[in-house]
Amino acid sequence: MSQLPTLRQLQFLIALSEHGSFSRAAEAVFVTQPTLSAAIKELEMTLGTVLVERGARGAVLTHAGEAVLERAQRVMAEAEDLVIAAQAAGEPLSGPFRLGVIPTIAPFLLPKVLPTLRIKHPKLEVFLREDLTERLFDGLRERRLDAALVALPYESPLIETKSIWSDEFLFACTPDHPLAGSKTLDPSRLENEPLLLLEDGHCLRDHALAACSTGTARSDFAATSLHTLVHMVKSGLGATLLPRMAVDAGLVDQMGLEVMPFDPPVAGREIGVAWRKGSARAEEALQLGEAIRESLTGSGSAGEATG
Amino acid sequence: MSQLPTLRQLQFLIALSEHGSFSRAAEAVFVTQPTLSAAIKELEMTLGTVLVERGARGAVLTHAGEAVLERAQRVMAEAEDLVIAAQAAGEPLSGPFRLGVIPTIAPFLLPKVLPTLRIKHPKLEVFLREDLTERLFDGLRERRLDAALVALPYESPLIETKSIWSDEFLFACTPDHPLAGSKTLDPSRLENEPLLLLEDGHCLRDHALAACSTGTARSDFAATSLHTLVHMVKSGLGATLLPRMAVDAGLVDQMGLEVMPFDPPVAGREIGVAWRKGSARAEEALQLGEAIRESLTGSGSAGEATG
DNA sequence: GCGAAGCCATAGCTATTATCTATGGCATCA
DNA sequence: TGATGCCATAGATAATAGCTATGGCTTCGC
Repeated sequence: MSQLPTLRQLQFLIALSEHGSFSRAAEAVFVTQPTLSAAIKELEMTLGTVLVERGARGAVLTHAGEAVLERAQRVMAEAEDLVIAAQAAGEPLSGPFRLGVIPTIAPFLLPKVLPTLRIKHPKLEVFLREDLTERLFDGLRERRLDAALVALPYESPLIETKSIWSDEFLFACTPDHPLAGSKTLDPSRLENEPLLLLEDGHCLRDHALAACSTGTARSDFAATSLHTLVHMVKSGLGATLLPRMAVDAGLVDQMGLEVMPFDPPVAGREIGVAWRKGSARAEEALQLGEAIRESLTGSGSAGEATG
Repeated sequence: MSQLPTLRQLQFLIALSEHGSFSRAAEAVFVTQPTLSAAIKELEMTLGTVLVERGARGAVLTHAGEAVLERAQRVMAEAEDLVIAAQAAGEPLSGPFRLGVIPTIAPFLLPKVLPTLRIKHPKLEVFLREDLTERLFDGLRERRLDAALVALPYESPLIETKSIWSDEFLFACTPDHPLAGSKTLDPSRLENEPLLLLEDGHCLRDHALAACSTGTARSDFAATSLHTLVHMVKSGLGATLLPRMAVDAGLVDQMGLEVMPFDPPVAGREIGVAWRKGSARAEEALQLGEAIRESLTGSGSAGEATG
């Protein structure tokens, strides 16, 4: 087998391509120009190909250089992943962990979960980012996030998910609403009932609509958050569906609204954890999901994971 | 950023996992046991994790070790690919090249193409493997092949293809066949005509059936090669479709068979080149396809690529 | 039990090589 | 036509990858 290049050499090549000059690239990787020069030469030697065109005004990669660069970047990324995976495997749920959460989960789940997490995994440093599912998934794919808490199902390429919690939908309306007063509610009674929902982009909107296929969304009003949504309900603009998690967290306390569950089979959404396929922290993402489930069960809320 | 491990260290770890003992692994990579021992220790140091459980009867990877191993293998494979890609980019179409060809193409295309290829790319060493499409694609995926010549369309995961040639189908029958004697043939006249075809697994069988949707395959007889197929036609067992490439190569010479083209739009199959997605020699596979197309055009045969 | 054998770790030395400083040649540009 | 900026080369040095020799620790077989 032919001799392999060094990760160091690949790193140098990447720096060279980024800075377009031996001297500046050398500076960027904290070595002197002759060092980088020699390393690139050595790399060209082991590969048997000229990778760089040296000119008086800097260096440009040859065609072969571009081809090697592309793969070098992959190799380096994989190697860095390996380091992260090793640390994660050696001591799971420790160190910085970038977690994305959708806005219809974050304000209700996190206050309950983070304190427990802090106690159980004191070395874990959770960096939170709140955003819509698709943007969180972009973050996972681009390695800006390690995991995300989202509502399932939500298919997306290169993303893997695992459900950790079932979040039941509750019907919320003003006391003078025709459906007010009942203990439980049959979804069919929502027929032609105009529902207030979150604005487009929030997956809760779609899941709520899917949960009661008979209901229709009011197209003239949409809320930007669950908090504004309940205020709109209170002002008499219509009824809505709320996740039990939000209600349990006190979303409608002292609002004077009627809140009632649906008849079984209960409609709802799955809350799950998501990670990039092949991520170095995939295992940790699963463990985090498990930890969150446990912390929810421990504090005695409703819900049960399915898969 | 944390320090990266060395490719050498990863190679040692892989050897260690394969041999289950420091001493034997060291032997396998041609270093002494203390060298490998120190390297693994250094690797554990940079990763901050114990990767190996040392016992009196050998060494076993820890959980973290297994996780790292998996990624180490990926990194090494990528690095080796980089070397190959560099050589390929530096001097395309040179060195050993493992080419798969399906049986209905190989005997007719290769005698025409290989001599030209040898002249145009004298440093290229083509290693041929003849097999059915699916097995060739397996070979591509498992990196046992660099490219394959197959009939398209043929979808398969992780495989990319490019058409290089159109191979028209011709109708072949005995002189006493009802359809014998015509200059060209309308496909609809094959209705209820029992056709002799290759046995299952040959894509030519499927493509021929697709080409004349009206014809039906004789289910009691199937041939194992185009040569036996024409002999079966000659013995009066039925008519068949043959690729023009095979006819041009003399498949039915001195057989006393009638061979006629179809009316336009002419039915046929696309011959193309296939390679593994992301292969280090993807570019060369394309160039090889181009070279084959040129060599076919140069020798003045029929056909034209579409894309 | 008690050597023998096998395994890994350590110590000390050596060869290699990665890197540095100093310098030279060669373009480009004011 | 210097001045400037760029890369290559030379020589010295520090870092390290590798080797030999050896020791401690199990695990067998007797």
